[in-house]
Amino acid sequence: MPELPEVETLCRQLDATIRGAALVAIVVYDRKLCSNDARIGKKVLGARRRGKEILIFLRQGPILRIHLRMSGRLLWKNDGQEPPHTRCKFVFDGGSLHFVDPRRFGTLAACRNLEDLPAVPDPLGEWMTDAFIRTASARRLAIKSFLLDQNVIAGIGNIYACEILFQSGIHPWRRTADMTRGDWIRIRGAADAVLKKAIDCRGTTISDWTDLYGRKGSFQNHLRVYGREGKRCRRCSSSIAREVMNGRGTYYCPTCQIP
DNA sequence: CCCTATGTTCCCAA
DNA sequence: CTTGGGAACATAGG
Repeated sequence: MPELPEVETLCRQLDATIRGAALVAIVVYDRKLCSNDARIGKKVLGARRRGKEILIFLRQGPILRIHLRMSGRLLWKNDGQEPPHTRCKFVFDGGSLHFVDPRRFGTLAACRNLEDLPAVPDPLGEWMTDAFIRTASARRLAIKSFLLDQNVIAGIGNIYACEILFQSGIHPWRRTADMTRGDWIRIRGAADAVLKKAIDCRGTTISDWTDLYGRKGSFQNHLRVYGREGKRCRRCSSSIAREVMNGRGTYYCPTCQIP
């Protein structure tokens, strides 16, 4: 169930693996994903992340857009094996990229130009501008809901929102209108640190997420609050709380994170 | 049977 | 218009 660090990991590995290769065909097993097989015959220029979306650029061809949603994974295979729940595969001249997705929420789309896609700030870019703080402070929803809004800042999901807020010392239910400038700066620093560390760890494997080559990530060993309800806070020994916000499990330390 | 799940979108009510 | 709640999508696991 990938967020920014997992998608970034896949894109880096994908870029290293398929850049320069020819995409020969797309074989579709799940008609819900896409209706027809396709013969492509285009060379891959590269793969990049945009928010939580994976973009594959083809020379003189469309940009392929893959969104993994909840249970999607990408696996590189060159041993002819077909993993269970494969919805489609991208056949290259040196192997196949399998889109595996048990819950079938993932999507595959295509577009002509990068400019066709909405431009949304990325947490690893220069997003925390004065203009951003002014706009954000004019709103009054919970800071966690705000960080999860992909139209505002693209790539942060439920795990990393919880972790970033813990690292910032800010309560998930704090209203954006009540954030100080210092709070925003701490959010920026925490987002940078947490997301980069998670990328170094090749993501978080809680149940079955793996990278392009089937290896687990290791950021689960660094989680401070997510999934730790009732356990001791590693900073102050308080019991980590879990409450529901917008239908998502929300973990925080009632002592370290002030409302 | 119950509940939960790293995502997104839509409908509805306050 | 904004915000939040709930359901939907479809499946697996505890």
